[in-house]
Amino acid sequence: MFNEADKSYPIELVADFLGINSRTLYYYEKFSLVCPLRRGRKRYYSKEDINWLEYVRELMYEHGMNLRSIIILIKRRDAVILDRCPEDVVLCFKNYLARKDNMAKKIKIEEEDEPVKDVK
Amino acid sequence: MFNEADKSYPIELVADFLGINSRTLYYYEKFSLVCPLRRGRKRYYSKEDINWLEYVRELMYEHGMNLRSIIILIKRRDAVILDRCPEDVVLCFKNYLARKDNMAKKIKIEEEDEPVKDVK
DNA sequence: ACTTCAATTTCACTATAAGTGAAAAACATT
DNA sequence: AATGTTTTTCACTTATAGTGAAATTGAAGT
Repeated sequence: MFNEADKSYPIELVADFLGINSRTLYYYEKFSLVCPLRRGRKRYYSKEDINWLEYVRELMYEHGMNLRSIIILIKRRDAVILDRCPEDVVLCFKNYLARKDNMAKKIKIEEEDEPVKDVK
Repeated sequence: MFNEADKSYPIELVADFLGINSRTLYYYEKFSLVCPLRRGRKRYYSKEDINWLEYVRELMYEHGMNLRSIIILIKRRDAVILDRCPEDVVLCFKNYLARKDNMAKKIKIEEEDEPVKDVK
Protein backbone atom coordinates (compact mmCIF):
# COMPACT_ATOMS: atom_id res chain seq x y z
CA MET A 1 0.00 0.00 0.00
CA PHE A 2 1.19 3.51 -0.73
CA ASN A 3 1.85 5.77 2.18
CA GLU A 4 2.13 9.54 2.38
CA ALA A 5 5.49 9.08 4.00
CA ASP A 6 6.88 6.77 1.34
CA LYS A 7 9.82 8.30 -0.38
CA SER A 8 9.34 7.43 -3.99
CA TYR A 9 9.33 10.58 -6.09
CA PRO A 10 12.55 11.52 -7.87
CA ILE A 11 13.76 15.08 -7.74
CA GLU A 12 12.83 16.15 -11.25
CA LEU A 13 9.25 15.06 -10.79
CA VAL A 14 8.95 16.97 -7.53
CA ALA A 15 10.52 20.07 -9.03
CA ASP A 16 8.16 19.93 -11.99
CA PHE A 17 5.17 19.45 -9.75
CA LEU A 18 6.11 22.41 -7.57
CA GLY A 19 7.04 24.46 -10.58
CA ILE A 20 10.53 25.07 -9.33
CA ASN A 21 14.03 24.24 -10.41
CA SER A 22 15.62 21.07 -9.10
CA ARG A 23 18.56 23.21 -8.13
CA THR A 24 16.26 24.93 -5.70
CA LEU A 25 15.57 21.61 -4.04
CA TYR A 26 19.28 20.98 -3.63
CA TYR A 27 19.52 24.48 -2.30
CA TYR A 28 16.78 23.88 0.27
CA GLU A 29 18.51 20.72 1.34
CA LYS A 30 21.57 22.70 2.26
CA PHE A 31 19.41 24.47 4.83
CA SER A 32 17.88 21.19 5.94
CA LEU A 33 14.50 22.36 4.83
CA VAL A 34 13.79 18.96 3.39
CA CYS A 35 15.64 15.65 3.54
CA PRO A 36 14.87 13.20 0.80
CA LEU A 37 15.77 9.57 1.09
CA ARG A 38 18.98 8.76 -0.69
CA ARG A 39 19.28 5.41 -2.29
CA GLY A 40 22.76 5.31 -3.68
CA ARG A 41 23.10 8.91 -4.67
CA LYS A 42 19.61 9.42 -6.02
CA ARG A 43 17.07 11.38 -4.03
CA TYR A 44 13.52 10.29 -3.36
CA TYR A 45 10.80 12.47 -1.92
CA SER A 46 7.51 11.54 -0.27
CA LYS A 47 4.05 13.04 -0.74
CA GLU A 48 4.56 14.56 2.68
CA ASP A 49 7.77 16.19 1.56
CA ILE A 50 5.86 17.71 -1.32
CA ASN A 51 3.11 19.06 0.95
CA TRP A 52 5.74 20.40 3.22
CA LEU A 53 7.54 22.16 0.41
CA GLU A 54 4.30 23.63 -0.86
CA TYR A 55 3.73 25.06 2.57
CA VAL A 56 7.22 26.50 2.70
CA ARG A 57 6.69 28.18 -0.67
CA GLU A 58 3.42 29.62 0.57
CA LEU A 59 5.11 31.07 3.63
CA MET A 60 7.75 32.60 1.41
CA TYR A 61 5.63 33.99 -1.35
CA GLU A 62 2.38 34.82 0.37
CA HIS A 63 3.86 35.95 3.64
CA GLY A 64 7.25 37.19 2.51
CA MET A 65 9.19 35.08 4.95
CA ASN A 66 12.75 34.03 4.38
CA LEU A 67 14.16 30.52 4.64
CA ARG A 68 15.76 30.98 8.01
CA SER A 69 12.64 32.41 9.52
CA ILE A 70 10.64 29.47 8.33
CA ILE A 71 13.10 27.03 9.80
CA ILE A 72 13.10 28.85 13.10
CA LEU A 73 9.39 29.31 13.16
CA ILE A 74 8.45 25.78 12.42
CA LYS A 75 11.17 23.96 14.23
CA ARG A 76 11.31 25.76 17.45
CA ARG A 77 8.06 27.59 17.14
CA ASP A 78 7.27 30.03 19.85
CA ALA A 79 9.64 28.26 22.23
CA VAL A 80 12.51 30.34 21.03
CA ILE A 81 10.60 33.26 19.70
CA LEU A 82 8.01 34.04 22.28
CA ASP A 83 8.35 31.85 25.35
CA ARG A 84 11.85 33.10 25.53
CA CYS A 85 10.68 36.57 24.76
CA PRO A 86 10.81 38.54 28.00
CA GLU A 87 7.66 39.89 29.59
CA ASP A 88 8.46 43.49 28.93
CA VAL A 89 8.85 42.87 25.24
CA VAL A 90 5.39 41.37 25.16
CA LEU A 91 4.21 44.43 27.01
CA CYS A 92 5.92 46.75 24.55
CA PHE A 93 4.25 44.94 21.81
CA LYS A 94 0.78 45.36 23.21
CA ASN A 95 1.51 48.98 23.72
CA TYR A 96 2.80 49.27 20.22
CA LEU A 97 -0.45 47.90 18.89
CA ALA A 98 -2.47 50.33 20.94
CA ARG A 99 -0.27 53.16 19.79
CA LYS A 100 -0.57 52.11 16.21
CA ASP A 101 -4.31 51.98 16.46
CA ASN A 102 -4.36 55.32 18.09
CA MET A 103 -2.19 56.71 15.36
CA ALA A 104 -4.31 55.32 12.57
CA LYS A 105 -7.32 57.10 14.07
CA LYS A 106 -5.29 60.25 14.45
CA ILE A 107 -4.22 60.28 10.85
CA LYS A 108 -7.83 59.93 9.81
CA ILE A 109 -8.92 62.91 11.88
CA GLU A 110 -5.89 64.79 10.58
CA GLU A 111 -5.07 66.56 13.80
CA GLU A 112 -1.36 66.66 14.31
CA ASP A 113 -0.98 69.31 16.95
CA GLU A 114 -2.13 68.18 20.37
CA PRO A 115 -0.30 65.17 21.77
CA VAL A 116 -2.32 62.00 22.34
CA LYS A 117 -2.90 60.78 25.86
CA ASP A 118 -1.08 57.57 26.68
CA VAL A 119 -3.17 54.46 26.77
CA LYS A 120 -2.51 52.64 30.01
CA MET B 1 6.48 59.97 37.20
CA PHE B 2 8.29 58.41 34.26
CA ASN B 3 6.67 55.49 32.59
CA GLU B 4 8.09 52.87 30.25
CA ALA B 5 5.39 53.78 27.80
CA ASP B 6 6.08 57.50 27.81
CA LYS B 7 7.18 58.68 24.44
CA SER B 8 9.95 61.08 25.16
CA TYR B 9 13.10 60.03 23.32
CA PRO B 10 13.88 61.80 20.05
CA ILE B 11 14.94 59.75 17.06
CA GLU B 12 18.65 60.55 17.07
CA LEU B 13 18.99 59.50 20.68
CA VAL B 14 17.24 56.19 20.02
CA ALA B 15 19.33 55.54 16.94
CA ASP B 16 22.51 56.25 18.82
CA PHE B 17 21.46 54.03 21.67
CA LEU B 18 20.66 51.13 19.36
CA GLY B 19 23.77 51.80 17.30
CA ILE B 20 21.78 52.21 14.11
CA ASN B 21 21.12 54.93 11.62
CA SER B 22 18.09 57.13 12.12
CA ARG B 23 17.21 56.37 8.53
CA THR B 24 16.78 52.79 9.61
CA LEU B 25 14.16 53.90 12.10
CA TYR B 26 12.26 55.72 9.38
CA TYR B 27 12.64 52.62 7.30
CA TYR B 28 11.19 50.42 10.01
CA GLU B 29 8.31 52.79 10.38
CA LYS B 30 7.38 52.22 6.78
CA PHE B 31 6.78 48.61 7.71
CA SER B 32 4.91 49.62 10.85
CA LEU B 33 7.52 47.93 12.97
CA VAL B 34 7.43 50.82 15.37
CA CYS B 35 5.20 53.86 15.69
CA PRO B 36 6.64 56.78 17.56
CA LEU B 37 4.48 59.57 18.85
CA ARG B 38 4.50 62.55 16.55
CA ARG B 39 4.27 65.93 18.09
CA GLY B 40 4.20 68.30 15.19
CA ARG B 41 6.48 66.43 12.86
CA LYS B 42 9.00 65.33 15.40
CA ARG B 43 9.09 61.73 16.53
CA TYR B 44 9.26 60.56 20.11
CA TYR B 45 9.99 57.01 21.23
CA SER B 46 9.32 55.32 24.55
CA LYS B 47 11.55 53.01 26.56
CA GLU B 48 9.23 50.25 25.45
CA ASP B 49 9.78 51.13 21.82
CA ILE B 50 13.49 50.85 22.44
CA ASN B 51 13.14 47.42 24.08
CA TRP B 52 10.96 46.35 21.26
CA LEU B 53 13.45 47.50 18.66
CA GLU B 54 16.26 45.74 20.46
CA TYR B 55 14.25 42.56 20.29
CA VAL B 56 13.60 43.03 16.60
CA ARG B 57 17.30 43.50 15.97
CA GLU B 58 18.04 40.36 17.93
CA LEU B 59 15.58 38.36 15.86
CA MET B 60 17.19 39.68 12.73
CA TYR B 61 20.81 39.31 13.61
CA GLU B 62 20.85 36.34 15.93
CA HIS B 63 18.13 34.36 14.23
CA GLY B 64 18.49 35.60 10.68
CA MET B 65 14.87 36.59 10.33
CA ASN B 66 13.71 39.24 7.91
CA LEU B 67 11.44 42.17 8.66
CA ARG B 68 8.33 40.67 7.21
CA SER B 69 8.77 37.44 9.10
CA ILE B 70 9.10 39.32 12.33
CA ILE B 71 5.99 41.30 11.67
CA ILE B 72 4.04 38.19 10.83
CA LEU B 73 5.45 36.18 13.65
CA ILE B 74 4.85 38.67 16.37
CA LYS B 75 1.62 40.19 15.22
CA ARG B 76 -0.33 37.20 14.28
CA ARG B 77 1.86 34.67 15.94
CA ASP B 78 1.01 31.07 15.35
CA ALA B 79 -2.58 31.97 14.50
CA VAL B 80 -1.71 32.48 10.89
CA ILE B 81 1.36 30.37 10.70
CA LEU B 82 0.52 27.24 12.58
CA ASP B 83 -3.09 27.18 13.63
CA ARG B 84 -3.91 27.68 10.03
CA CYS B 85 -1.31 25.15 9.07
CA PRO B 86 -3.15 21.99 8.05
CA GLU B 87 -2.78 18.80 10.00
CA ASP B 88 -0.93 16.98 7.32
CA VAL B 89 1.72 19.63 7.12
CA VAL B 90 2.31 19.24 10.82
CA LEU B 91 2.54 15.53 10.23
CA CYS B 92 4.98 15.99 7.37
CA PHE B 93 7.05 18.08 9.58
CA LYS B 94 7.28 15.48 12.31
CA ASN B 95 8.20 12.97 9.73
CA TYR B 96 10.76 15.28 8.31
CA LEU B 97 12.41 15.59 11.69
CA ALA B 98 12.51 11.83 12.12
CA ARG B 99 13.95 11.45 8.65
CA LYS B 100 16.55 14.05 9.30
CA ASP B 101 17.61 12.36 12.47
CA ASN B 102 17.77 9.08 10.72
CA MET B 103 19.86 10.60 7.99
CA ALA B 104 22.30 12.20 10.37
CA LYS B 105 22.94 8.80 11.91
CA LYS B 106 23.30 7.29 8.49
CA ILE B 107 25.89 9.77 7.39
CA LYS B 108 27.87 8.98 10.49
CA ILE B 109 27.87 5.27 9.78
CA GLU B 110 28.73 6.09 6.18
CA GLU B 111 26.53 3.45 4.61
CA GLU B 112 24.92 4.81 1.52
CA ASP B 113 23.80 1.72 -0.29
CA GLU B 114 20.94 -0.02 1.46
CA PRO B 115 17.76 2.01 1.79
CA VAL B 116 16.61 3.01 5.25
CA LYS B 117 13.36 1.63 6.63
CA ASP B 118 10.66 4.24 7.04
CA VAL B 119 10.05 5.43 10.54
CA LYS B 120 6.36 5.14 11.29
C1' DA C 1 6.07 87.06 4.81
C1' DC C 2 10.95 85.80 4.88
C1' DT C 3 14.89 83.49 6.78
C1' DT C 4 16.96 79.94 9.35
C1' DC C 5 17.62 75.50 11.01
C1' DA C 6 16.53 70.97 12.03
C1' DA C 7 13.61 66.93 10.84
C1' DT C 8 12.07 64.33 7.21
C1' DT C 9 11.70 62.38 2.63
C1' DT C 10 13.59 61.04 -1.77
C1' DC C 11 17.17 59.15 -4.65
C1' DA C 12 20.60 56.33 -5.49
C1' DC C 13 23.84 53.27 -4.26
C1' DT C 14 25.92 48.86 -1.59
C1' DA C 15 25.71 44.25 0.47
C1' DT C 16 23.64 39.96 1.46
C1' DA C 17 20.12 36.22 0.42
C1' DA C 18 17.43 33.50 -2.96
C1' DG C 19 17.33 31.36 -7.08
C1' DT C 20 18.91 29.41 -11.40
C1' DG C 21 21.66 28.11 -15.90
C1' DA C 22 25.58 25.84 -17.57
C1' DA C 23 29.69 23.42 -17.06
C1' DA C 24 32.24 20.07 -14.47
C1' DA C 25 32.46 16.14 -11.67
C1' DA C 26 30.92 11.78 -9.82
C1' DC C 27 28.75 7.43 -9.98
C1' DA C 28 26.35 3.31 -11.71
C1' DT C 29 25.76 0.28 -15.55
C1' DT C 30 26.83 -1.85 -19.67
C1' DA D 1 36.57 2.46 -20.64
C1' DA D 2 32.42 4.65 -22.50
C1' DT D 3 27.74 6.20 -21.71
C1' DG D 4 24.18 8.36 -19.47
C1' DT D 5 22.25 10.40 -15.52
C1' DT D 6 22.58 12.77 -11.02
C1' DT D 7 24.83 15.90 -8.41
C1' DT D 8 27.96 19.67 -7.38
C1' DT D 9 30.36 23.91 -8.41
C1' DC D 10 30.70 28.46 -10.43
C1' DA D 11 28.98 32.42 -11.72
C1' DC D 12 25.49 35.34 -12.61
C1' DT D 13 20.61 37.72 -11.51
C1' DT D 14 17.10 39.69 -8.72
C1' DA D 15 15.19 41.32 -4.31
C1' DT D 16 15.61 43.00 0.40
C1' DA D 17 18.01 45.68 4.06
C1' DG D 18 20.43 49.45 5.00
C1' DT D 19 22.51 53.92 4.53
C1' DG D 20 24.70 58.56 2.72
C1' DA D 21 23.68 62.77 0.58
C1' DA D 22 20.74 65.92 -1.50
C1' DA D 23 16.26 67.92 -1.65
C1' DT D 24 12.24 69.12 0.74
C1' DT D 25 9.30 70.42 4.36
C1' DG D 26 7.76 72.72 8.37
C1' DA D 27 8.17 75.35 12.75
C1' DA D 28 9.78 79.42 15.05
C1' DG D 29 11.64 83.83 15.35
C1' DT D 30 12.18 88.27 13.40
